[in-house]
Order: sequence, then C-alpha cells, then structure tokens
Amino acid sequence: MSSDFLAPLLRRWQKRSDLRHEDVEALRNLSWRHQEFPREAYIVEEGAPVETCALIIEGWAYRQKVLPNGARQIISIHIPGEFVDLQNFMLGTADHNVQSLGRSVVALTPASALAELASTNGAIGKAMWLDTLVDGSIFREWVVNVGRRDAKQRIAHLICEQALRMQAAGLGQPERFHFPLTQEQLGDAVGLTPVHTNRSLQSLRKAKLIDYGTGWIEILDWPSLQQVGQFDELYLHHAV
Amino acid sequence: MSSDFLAPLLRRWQKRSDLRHEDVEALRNLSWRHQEFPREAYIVEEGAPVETCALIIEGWAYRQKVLPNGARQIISIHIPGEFVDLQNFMLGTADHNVQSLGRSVVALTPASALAELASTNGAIGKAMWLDTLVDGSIFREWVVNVGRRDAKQRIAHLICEQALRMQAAGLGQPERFHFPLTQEQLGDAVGLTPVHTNRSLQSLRKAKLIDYGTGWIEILDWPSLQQVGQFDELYLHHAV
DNA sequence: CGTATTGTTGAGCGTAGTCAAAGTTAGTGG
DNA sequence: CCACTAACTTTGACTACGCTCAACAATACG
Repeated sequence: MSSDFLAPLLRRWQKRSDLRHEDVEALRNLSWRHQEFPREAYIVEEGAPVETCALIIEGWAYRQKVLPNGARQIISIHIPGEFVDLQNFMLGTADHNVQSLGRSVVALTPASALAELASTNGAIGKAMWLDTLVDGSIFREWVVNVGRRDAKQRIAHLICEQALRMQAAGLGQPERFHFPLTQEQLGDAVGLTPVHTNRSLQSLRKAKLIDYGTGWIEILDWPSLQQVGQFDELYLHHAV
Repeated sequence: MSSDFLAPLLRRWQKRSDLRHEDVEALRNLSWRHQEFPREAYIVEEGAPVETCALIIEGWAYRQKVLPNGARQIISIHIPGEFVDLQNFMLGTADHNVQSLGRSVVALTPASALAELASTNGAIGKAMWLDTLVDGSIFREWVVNVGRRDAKQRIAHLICEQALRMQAAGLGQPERFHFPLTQEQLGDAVGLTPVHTNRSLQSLRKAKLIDYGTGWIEILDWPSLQQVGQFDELYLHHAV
C-alpha cells in the first residue's frame, strides 16, 4: 500500500509512545501530498507563512540560515522518517530555511490539519512534542560543538551523532554508512571553512579513526572517535 | 496574595495564548515550593532523573554543559517568569545543567503534575509547547552565532537579544538594562575566552555602540549594534 | 568526452587563544 | 568603617588554530 511512507516515522514514534491503531489511522487520514525536490531546492523558506509540514520520505535535507555576508550555518541534518519543520505550525512563521540535500521526496500535509490533530489526539501530540524536544536537545549539543570544540573534535562529534541516528533509523550500520554531504556542507554544519574541514578530515583519516569517500563514511575506531569528539549519546534521548 | 509569583509567566503566556480563568487556576493549584539558590548553585544537574520543574521568580539562571577538559558552554540565559527545564518532564532525564547566576528564587513543582496538566489542559499544554519551541528557535540562532559570527558580532547579537527579552519581560528598557553576567560567563555563552571577550567588549565601547559596568549594559547606538550583530528578531517570535 | 563540481595542497595572514601580571571592584570580617 | 581578600577586569607579549587566496587534481555528470 502507498501509505507505507509513514512507516519510518511510525517506527520511530512507536519506540517511545504507545500509538493505538486509531492514532495511526488518524495520521494516515491526513491529506498527504508527495513532492520531489531536486538538489539544493528550498523545501521551506525563512520568513514564509507556514502552510504545510514536511516529512522526508527519501533523501536527506538540512536546515540552515544564511548571513548577510553570504556565510551559511547548517543547523540540523535530517534523514527519512523525520519532520523537518514540525515547530512551524505552532510558531506560524518559518525562522530558517530547509533545503534538500541531493534529490529528495517529501510528504507534505496541511499545517492546520496537523495542528488540529496534535491538539485533539494526545498520543500524536505527545509524539510530535517529543520530536521537537529532541530537536532542541540536539541544537543545544550543536551550540556546545561549535562553541567549545576545535575542528577535529567538532567533525568527530558530528560523525558519531550521524552514525547513531542512521542506525536508529534502520538506515545502515554505524561502521559504514551513507553520508551525502559535501565537505563544504559538513563545514557549514560545524562552523568551519571547506579547506579546514578537508584538513581535519584527513587528519582523522591519517589517525585511522575514519575513512571516507564520495557519499559515505566508515568509522574504523569507534572508541577513539567517540573520545576525540567527546561524544555522549545522552542528549539523543534514545529517540532518534 | 502569594500566588503573584506566577504573574510574569502568565503575562508572557497571555500574549500568545488565550488562557481562561480555570486554566490559570489549574496552574495555581499545582503544588509549588519556593527555593532559594545561592550564586553558582546547581538547580538542575545533567543526567539526573527529573522530579521537578523550575520557574524563576527572582534572579537569573543559565543552562550549560561542561566538557571533559573543563571548558564550559552556556546554552541559554533565563530571567524571571521563565521555566528553565520545561523539556525535562517529557524527556525524563536532564541532558544539561542549570545553574543560578547570583542568588535566585525558584518555584518548583512536581514534574509529574505538570506533565499531567499539560496533557489534560489544552491551553496550558499549548503554552508550554510554545515555550519549548521558542527555546529551540533561540538555540538555533545561537548555533549560527557561535558557528558563523566573529567575536564582536557574537557579543553584539547576544546583547541585542537580551535587551529585547528583558524589555518583553517588563524588566527594563532596551537602552539600559540589568546584566549580571561576568565577562567570563558572557564568553562562555558566545564561545570565547574571557580575555578576548573583554577586548571585544572594549572595542564595542570605543566605537560608542555600548557602555557597560558591573551588572549593567547600556546600548548607545541600537541601529549600529543591531547591524554589527546581524540581529533580526524574527527568531524570537514576539514571544519572549 | 568535456565541463562543472568537489577534493586536495601550499603559502601567508589574522583572529582568537594562552600565559602572566597588574589594576580595579566588591564582599567580608575585624 | 576600614582593612583585607577574593573575584573580576584589563593589559601585554607571544602563540597557534583556522581563514584566505590560489592553484591543481580528482571525480561526477550531462
């Protein structure tokens, strides 16, 4: 059945909330529209009024803000089964952009209908609130990452995080996983220039903590990488 | 009446949600316990199970994480009328610390009772969710701040933010307001060392954008400070 | 196969960090 | 109320991490 696009989301939500059959049905019965986005396309634009909410079905997306001088900061990275703008239907205005990384397919549903469902269905509302809270916890860790870690530490930390998130989503093993960001995008996520990102990556590779190529990362020495990145998964709340 | 300690919180919530008299009463009827915290005291400790939620009545508090090397990153700054750990009753475990800045008085209520109220009372639940969403929006802006702005810009941005937040809370004019952080704490909030924080502050003072002294900041040239900090209040969602 | 994108390398520079000490303010106790 | 002390702010000299600019190599894609 075509409703299977909700499976990764439901799999994640079921881990921490008890969703009854009727909760799931209520979610399925929302009006969903699938849309394909090409590489770099804007899924959500900062300042725009919120009409829909977007759930990733295929591909990756990232949230970002662009500064007046053209510099970009990536704020979060999203994989299939995640909403990229769940906060928007409550806040009313998007305060940052969401862009497709590569080609992606996204399921869109009217923000008003999702808001209505959140307020009438306690289990769904709770699951959505939890999603936004875990988002918030990851943002906090990212503040720490860019605020108080040096280049190698930042990159190591982000790789550890992404490895666990991919694994929890059933999208690969932590040892070797799909990672479609360019080094420039990785740099934008950790607050570094592409050149220094490249050098730091090479340093991690020379130390045999990781290996990488186009679109993939392999973790060769998890304990050391975790130590370099000062990675403690507590902030993920077993909920990614 | 002693219940007035809820006034700043309700003032804030009323701005964006319609709270009926019974909603307010339900909140008042929770079991509240006032507790005084001395300077630097931990209000919430990372890793601890969540038993209460804390609303600031007097004084300031900040959230922080400490790294293995002893470095500290301050994640947010909180003033009276704000919950400092609203996400905790949903997440179950505190993923960061909350410390009192100077002496503070905090109203504590059982996390379970607050969770119960949030799920049974739609208006209160919505107000709490909005609080955590605006928190999240501020975290995102802080990622941008420490990730992609230089020292002067970071400090200018934080001062602009705090000025608006203080004003919205009815705690002073944006031109000159109470600001009890030491320069070391300010540095920990923007990812700088105390020495460089000091030099950047002096640079802003020499340029006549701000003046400051022990416990206060004066904004002498708002347009310029806003421009230096690239400050756009959209992310505050008129809701601080 | 040609072209655009991405990754890699090198050289030089500058912002921010480190270390250390002096000056200043605030708080405490006699 | 003053002296003492601790905390905070300021200054200077030096260092280094990460940035800039520029070129080239490798890869992906039409």
